[in-house]
Amino acid sequence: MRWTQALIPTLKESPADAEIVSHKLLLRAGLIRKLSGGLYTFLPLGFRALKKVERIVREEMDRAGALEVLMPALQPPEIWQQSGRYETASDVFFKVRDRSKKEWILGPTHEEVITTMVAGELNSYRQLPKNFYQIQTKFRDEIRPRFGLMRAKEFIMKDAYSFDVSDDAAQKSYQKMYDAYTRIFQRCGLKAIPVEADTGVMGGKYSHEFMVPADTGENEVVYCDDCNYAANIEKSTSRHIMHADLGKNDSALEKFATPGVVTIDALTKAPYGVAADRQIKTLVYIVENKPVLILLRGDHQLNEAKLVGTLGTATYRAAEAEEIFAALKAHPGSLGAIGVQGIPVYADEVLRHVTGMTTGANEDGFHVRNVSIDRDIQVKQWADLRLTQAGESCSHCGKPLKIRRAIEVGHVFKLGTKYSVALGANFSDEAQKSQPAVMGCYGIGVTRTLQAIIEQSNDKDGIIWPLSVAPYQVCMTPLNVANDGIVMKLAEQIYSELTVRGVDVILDDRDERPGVKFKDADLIGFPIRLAIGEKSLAKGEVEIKFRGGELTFVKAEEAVAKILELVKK
RNA sequence: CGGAGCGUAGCUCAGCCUGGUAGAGCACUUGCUUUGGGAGCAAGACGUCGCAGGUUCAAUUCCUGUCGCUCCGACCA
Repeated sequence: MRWTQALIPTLKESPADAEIVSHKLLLRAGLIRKLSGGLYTFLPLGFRALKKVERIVREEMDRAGALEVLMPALQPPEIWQQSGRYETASDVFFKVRDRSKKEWILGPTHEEVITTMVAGELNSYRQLPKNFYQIQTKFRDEIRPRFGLMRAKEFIMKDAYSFDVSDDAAQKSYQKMYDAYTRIFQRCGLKAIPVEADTGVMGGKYSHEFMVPADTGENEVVYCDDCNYAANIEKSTSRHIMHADLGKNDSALEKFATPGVVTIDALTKAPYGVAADRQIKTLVYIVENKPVLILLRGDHQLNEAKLVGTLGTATYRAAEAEEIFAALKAHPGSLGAIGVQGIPVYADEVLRHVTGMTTGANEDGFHVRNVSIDRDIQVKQWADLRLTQAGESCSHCGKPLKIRRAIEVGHVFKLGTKYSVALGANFSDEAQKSQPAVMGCYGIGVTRTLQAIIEQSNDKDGIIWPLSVAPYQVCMTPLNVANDGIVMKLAEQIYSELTVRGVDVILDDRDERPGVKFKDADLIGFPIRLAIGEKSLAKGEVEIKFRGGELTFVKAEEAVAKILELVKK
């Protein structure tokens, strides 16, 4: 490609609506342009990089034995009603109506479609296992699209769905995808780490997310350097050894006045001096229209993902002030679970057997000390409910846990039979018995992966593309483009030789000053730059430079061979 | 949806408080000079000041509404 024939609108300044470095660079390097919030056009250079990521994904999926298909983006709502997700997933739907006012859904994901297809086409255990995938645009009415391609209303996803005869077989399919994902991200030049994950609205029981560490990521990953434990904070656990540390306190309950004290923090101060980890925090939630109490240690936070798992429903919300008063006859800040009747109490594991705690008295302006939870509070269910905090002990090896932010680029799930049962994806086993297929589903955010690569690989001058996904691998920079000049003659000759040999090369034939060309090449981040200028050419040499690396000089006649060698690596 | 901020030239922004002539830099066009890390000079072109209503002799500026965008929270590849 000749630069003058391409469209590469680089920007010197960052557009005002880009916040994070990868978004700024996508715009500045002329890879994408915004149409509207969460909707982007891929310009020629951005589209080339995207296609390269897609190609890697496709090659690895094929290699793992998955079969590529293409499903409709437009879906009938009936299959969502059948799977039971029409209500639970409706917040993310973009809905459209046809001329007869019938409603359709722009697909946010395709479990329902693929399972419907499989229900019709796969009948025997002899046909399993099967894994189908597609690379396609998904539509999600995100609450808040942001950071360019990171969270968009419309994005390209690779989604795959496996069908197996048994849990054991499904586990093998899962492992294949897990391994394929590891290779995909490696080939994209990404450091992506698999972490244990919550299954969320997708349903299912077992899952890993592939996370790219980045301060701008929207997820938090809890990890242990010593034993390699890593999990999404929503899923993560830590050791809970509270009661053993504290000794026993059998003293009788004692109510005391705490006028104006409505926060954990205020109670830690004089004259009360109750450490946060000796307080019991009482939260009131409305779960399926009924109040529920949740008890946590004072210095802990509720992990709502775990709450959903414990309650077995996602229909919950924090209670309003009036609802709290109606239930407990006190306001937030003075709440407690002692003697509470008729309201189920869920308590965090950390509080098991604790004594000598302080909690609200359900009377504004009063707290109660010497609380022994086993003696004084009727707990309906103990569960791991708290958000893991950095420094807590790893539940596997006991070493301190760390937390860091990350971008989720892939997610693999074991789904079980939820969808196959609901949508009739059954097969006959050897005994001619009808069985639901055991499913797995596997997603990669292709457009997000592209941006994650940039987020992870850049410097002050711009993007640093890995060779595998760069829009062009080689950028030729002749410093004088006069047609009859020695520089351009050589450039044309090398360019045509490289092109003939299939090298992915762009020739910067613009009549610009060298500084402009170098700045643009660095900004876009072509991995290899071949500069041809009179200075070096006087010594019969051209210049090869890796993005971010050292300048090296090569004899002009060896340039093609050298580039071919570098590109092959 | 709750909270915060911003809409003026293709881009980055000033002007608005204190109403009266639409501005800078970059980009663009032409010419000359320059030519190894975002050149200089000169000339030029480019605006429904987001939209609607109100106040006023007069609104980019004040008021109301509305739409859009960005950030923080819930959602997720």
